[in-house]
Amino acid sequence: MNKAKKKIFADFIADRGLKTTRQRDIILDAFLASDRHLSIEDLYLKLRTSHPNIGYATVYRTLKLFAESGIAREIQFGDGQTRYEHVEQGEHHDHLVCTGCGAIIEFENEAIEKLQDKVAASHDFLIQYHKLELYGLCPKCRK
Amino acid sequence: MNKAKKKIFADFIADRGLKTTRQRDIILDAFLASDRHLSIEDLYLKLRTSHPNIGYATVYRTLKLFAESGIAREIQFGDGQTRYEHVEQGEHHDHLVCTGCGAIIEFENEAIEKLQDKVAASHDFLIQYHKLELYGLCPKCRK
DNA sequence: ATAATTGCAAATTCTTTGCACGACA
DNA sequence: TGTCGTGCAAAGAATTTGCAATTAT
Repeated sequence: MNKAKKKIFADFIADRGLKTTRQRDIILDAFLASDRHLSIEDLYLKLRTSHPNIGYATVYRTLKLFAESGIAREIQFGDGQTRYEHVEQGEHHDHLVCTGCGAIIEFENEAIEKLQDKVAASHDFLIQYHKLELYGLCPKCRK
Repeated sequence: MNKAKKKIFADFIADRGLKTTRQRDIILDAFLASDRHLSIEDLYLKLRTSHPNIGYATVYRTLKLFAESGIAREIQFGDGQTRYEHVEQGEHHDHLVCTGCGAIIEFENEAIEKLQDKVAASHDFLIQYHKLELYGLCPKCRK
C-alpha cells in the first residue's frame, strides 16, 4: 500500500505542476516507514541522522503537501505539537490517548459514527469530518 | 448559577491562600457574562474597552485559574486559538463546529457516551475525559 | 531557460515568564 | 508587613515566510 501512496503523491505532484525532488522522496520514505502518529519534530529528528542537511522548513512544507495530496492527515492532541497520521482510503478511526505515557491507540466504531450522523442530521448540519478522542490511562499506566 | 460559580471560585482562591483582586473580579464577570466559547483574545478585547490597563498576561493567568477551579474548561478546535468554555456541574456536551462561519453548537448524546465507555473497556483503558467534535457546515452555511 | 524548491535565518503567532511596583490579607 | 498579583516587556515554542542559491522539467 505504500506503493499506492507513492503513486497518489506522485500524481498529485504532477497534477499541480510541482516537482519531484530528492528531499520529497526522502521525507516520503521516512514518513511511510514510520509510526502512524508522528510529530513533525519526530520526523525531522529521524531524518536528521541520515540526511543532516534537510531543513525544518522543508519538512513542514512537505508534510503539508502530504496532507493536501490525501496520503496524510494533520492531527492535534492538544499538547501543542502537530502530528501527521497515515490515511488509508475509506478507513476512518478515532483515538485513545494515554495521558500517562502518550501512547496512542486507534479504534473504529461503526455504531458511534452512525449516532454522530444522527446528531448532525437533527441539527441540519452537514458533517465534513470529525474528531473523537478518549483521553485517559492505558492498561500499562493504570498499573 | 453565576452566583454558584463565583462561590466556587472564591472558595478555590481561599483554599489556595490566593488573593481576591479587582482584576480577577472583573475578568470573572466578563467571562460569566459572555459567550460559552470564548477565545482568550475575545475576552481580552472585550475587557480592554472598559478596562484598558488589564494586561494580556493577567487574562491568561486568570483563565488558567478558572480552569483549575473547575468553573471553566480549556478547549481547542485546531485553529491555534485556545478557548475557554463554561463548565456546568454534572453536565457534559460535545460540539458541532461550523467550518464556514465558526459557529459552535453544543450537543449531548448519552448513547454515544455509553459506546465510548464500551470501547474504552474493551481496550482496558480508563477514560479521564474525551473530546468529540463534528466539523462541517451549519444550516446557514449549507445555504 | 524557467519556474519551483531548498536551507537558512528572520518573522509571526500564541503563550509563558522575570521582575519591579502596587495591592490584598 | 509580608506575600501575592499585576503590567510590561522580554523570552519561549511552534510554525511560517523571504530570499538568494540550487535543482528539476
